[in-house]
Amino acid sequence: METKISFREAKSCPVQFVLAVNDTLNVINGKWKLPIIGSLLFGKKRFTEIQRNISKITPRMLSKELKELELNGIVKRTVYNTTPVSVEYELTNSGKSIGDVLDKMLEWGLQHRQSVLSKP
Amino acid sequence: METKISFREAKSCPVQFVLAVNDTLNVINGKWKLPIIGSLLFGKKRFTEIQRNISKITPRMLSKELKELELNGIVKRTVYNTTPVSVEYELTNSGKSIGDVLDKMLEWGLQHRQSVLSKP
DNA sequence: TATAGCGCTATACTTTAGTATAGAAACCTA
DNA sequence: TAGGTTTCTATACTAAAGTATAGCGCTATA
Repeated sequence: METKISFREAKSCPVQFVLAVNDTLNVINGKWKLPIIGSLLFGKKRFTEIQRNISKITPRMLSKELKELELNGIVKRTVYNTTPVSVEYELTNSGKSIGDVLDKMLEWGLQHRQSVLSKP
Repeated sequence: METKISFREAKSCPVQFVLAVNDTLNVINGKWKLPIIGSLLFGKKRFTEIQRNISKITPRMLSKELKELELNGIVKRTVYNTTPVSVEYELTNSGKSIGDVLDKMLEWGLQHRQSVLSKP
């Protein structure tokens, strides 16, 4: 079974293209993933720090989203047995590398906003 | 009022960063936007052509998503008064330029999948 | 005259995502 | 011993996204 697909293969096959781009989208989808990743791009953080960083997120959502991000290999969770226990979250290498993708999206977002504003 | 924000400004301000990246995400969010854009990256298409391209999309969804994409300045809709009327959809310049963003996402998606598979 | 294709819209429904609120288990401090 | 901090979990709810199904107005073709 062939699992490794090259960029060129994926780009020329609409199905593979959509699947691979969706992989990326799924990692950052939902209301809170982006703020969480954004917060962790500035360094490792503890649960409550992230919570304070992102006003209005409920602990239920933060916990749920962090779990998903961990499952997807974007975030690494480390428990220290201090008292009370402290937990640190940080981006994996994959997590850090998504920064480049976000930069591209940032760039396009700004550009697109300009082009929409200039011709209404 | 200052509306134009530079890449550097946005990158250094978490709030602006998340906002601008979200602009981009909103354009491609939902289950069907990506397949639709993907389909139009290969050239202009008619309603039924897109529908046939994307198996399982209902006309309700296709119509709704195309409207949103048009509103967001990604897709241009042209009506020809043939009989019966024919309608063509194509990507705007902004729509085409999102291709670069998708390529980045494709690249990361493939890379990430490899890194997840290699260390389970 | 019946059937089929085009480009949709309408209505009703189900599923998924997100919110609100409360509280538990562990320990520390006052 | 009461109250606070940390890192969550449980339950119940609302809102948003998506699906299923039917049909309309038009016209060309059989």
